[in-house]
Amino acid sequence: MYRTHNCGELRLSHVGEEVTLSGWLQKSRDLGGMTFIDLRDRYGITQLVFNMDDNADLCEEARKLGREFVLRINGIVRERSNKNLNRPTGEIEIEVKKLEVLNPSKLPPFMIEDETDGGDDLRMKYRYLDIRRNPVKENLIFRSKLATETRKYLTDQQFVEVETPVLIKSTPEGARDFVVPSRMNRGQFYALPQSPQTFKQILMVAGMDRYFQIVKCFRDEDLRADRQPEFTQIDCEMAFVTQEDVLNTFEGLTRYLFKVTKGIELPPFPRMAYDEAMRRYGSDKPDLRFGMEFEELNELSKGKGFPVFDNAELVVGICAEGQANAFSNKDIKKLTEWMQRPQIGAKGLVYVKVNADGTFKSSVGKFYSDEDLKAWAEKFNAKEGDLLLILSGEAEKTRKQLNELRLEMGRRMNLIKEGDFKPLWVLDFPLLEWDEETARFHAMHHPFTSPKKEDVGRMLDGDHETMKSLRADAYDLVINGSEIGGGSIRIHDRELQSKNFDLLGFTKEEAEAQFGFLLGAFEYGAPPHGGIAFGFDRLCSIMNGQSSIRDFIAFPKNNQGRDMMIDAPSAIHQEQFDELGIELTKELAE
RNA sequence: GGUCUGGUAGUUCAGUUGGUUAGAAUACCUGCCUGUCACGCAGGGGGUCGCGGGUUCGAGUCCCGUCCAGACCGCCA
Repeated sequence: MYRTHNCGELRLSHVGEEVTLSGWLQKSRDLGGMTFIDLRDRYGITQLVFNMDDNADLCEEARKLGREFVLRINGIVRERSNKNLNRPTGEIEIEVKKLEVLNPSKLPPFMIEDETDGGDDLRMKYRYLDIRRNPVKENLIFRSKLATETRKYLTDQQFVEVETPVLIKSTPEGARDFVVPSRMNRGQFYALPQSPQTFKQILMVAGMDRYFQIVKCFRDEDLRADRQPEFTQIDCEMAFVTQEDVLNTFEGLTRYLFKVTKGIELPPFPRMAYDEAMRRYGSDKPDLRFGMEFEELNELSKGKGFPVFDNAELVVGICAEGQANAFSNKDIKKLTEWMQRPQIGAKGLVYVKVNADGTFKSSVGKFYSDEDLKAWAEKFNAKEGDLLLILSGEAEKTRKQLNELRLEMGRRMNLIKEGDFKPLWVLDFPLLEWDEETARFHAMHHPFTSPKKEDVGRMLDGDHETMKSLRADAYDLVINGSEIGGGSIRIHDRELQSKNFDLLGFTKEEAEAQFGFLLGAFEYGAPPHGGIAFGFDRLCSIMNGQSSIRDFIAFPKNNQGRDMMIDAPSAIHQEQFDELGIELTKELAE
């Protein structure tokens, strides 16, 4: 027998019992006459004690053991004379009678401790050692719990988990596909799914009514701290539902998950239209953990002789409370330069400081009187000591830039409290998005998203502004400024779907070639349906206040999409190429 | 495709205007130590300063190139 107990469960009540434990040597403390060893497994740490007086040979043996040796010991649980109340097992120790090295270990390249000294690349290369550390281990356990509770909740709501294929068909819309060559169909390729979108809709036609799947999805795009090439979604679809039904079901799921895993009771989620989110926060995923909402100054700023504002489509700003004195001229200059970096691309930054005596100090003071600036301050409800930061330019771009500034100021002013969760439904997304590069519209969500009922009539007007103004029954769940889920009510009517493909510039033949199977299915009694997908990795990280999803994934990829542990991707053998009928280009073959 | 930051001992980092033999902490090894739990004390080993080129009497330090890692922009229906 390898163990009677684990390393986290022995207490005073076990004193006197003979036990067998197995685990890794976390650390040993050799005091000469006696040696202490911390034995670690997934469940905790238990102290072993060896004494020269009791058994000199065994004690000598214990002194020679190194870090991360795998041990099995047998001994008696004793009450400690010196208790360590920082540890759950700290009131007892094991007086070891038998010691066996199950496996020695090389010295690990970094410390297996909560605060490790290992850098990211080492940790990834030796991920099996990294996962022994509490923070990563706890994250993976959390993830498992979150998946279990998701299944429990959705299953209770009559959802059925159905697996959909991983080898599917490539479609040029959306993200780049990962592509898999077919040996049996030489010259042809599968694609890995970016999401099980079409399959879940077909399951609705098939009468499954409520489907979910915790499923891997693949997108061959550049990575970020919160973006991996393979990631996991909680993917769902429901038949005979309105948008309201979907929102309620998944608000219920989210609140349930927060309650059972974090003990947090979230209030009902507020809702905001896309347009409103853009106007008030310059973002379709506003972080509501702090205010600092946008105020527009077009009427109050134009016609006073300041050409930059006069010529701008939009003059808009935020009010940083109490920051007038915190920002010297030099700080403002630095902040302006930060805004002018190519990543943000603001032309400049106008500030107004509300002085204690009711006067104003501003970079545009020579164009605007104190009277003018007072009117601005009133628009923001600004008090003495507040700092207004104002941008101008083309409306869409300027809002985006001010969003970056708002988030930066929120961070600098420490307005974001740890453990604070602010969910938000963003509704009424645009149906279409103009793509400058290809000079055509593409679906903002995906091509099966239903336009809002009241907009269906306008769908074929054709002019640019009308197309832009079309709204969809599409929704995102945002928590703390991070998109954690998105979905829509789908088009279930063949006619409307064709119309939508027309808008997106698909010819009948293209639509048929790519999505013929779905369109065909829709001709056999497709029920009204809609759904949503949650980014599971991201949900894990947000719920734990972490910005990177990598430590919630057992074996993540690095920035370049490489798995540093197994060293993938890698070259393949010539025989494999031959079987597949594939050849590398000259440059790559060298 | 682009911007920025970094690469020095096993590890995390410091290293000033270019100037003797490149340091600290920690880990590791040896010895001492009977109540430690960040054990303590004494001693010791450990470096192609990412790689290549250049400037210079002299380069960890400056310049060019390149590789690697991370964050971000583009991209992610």
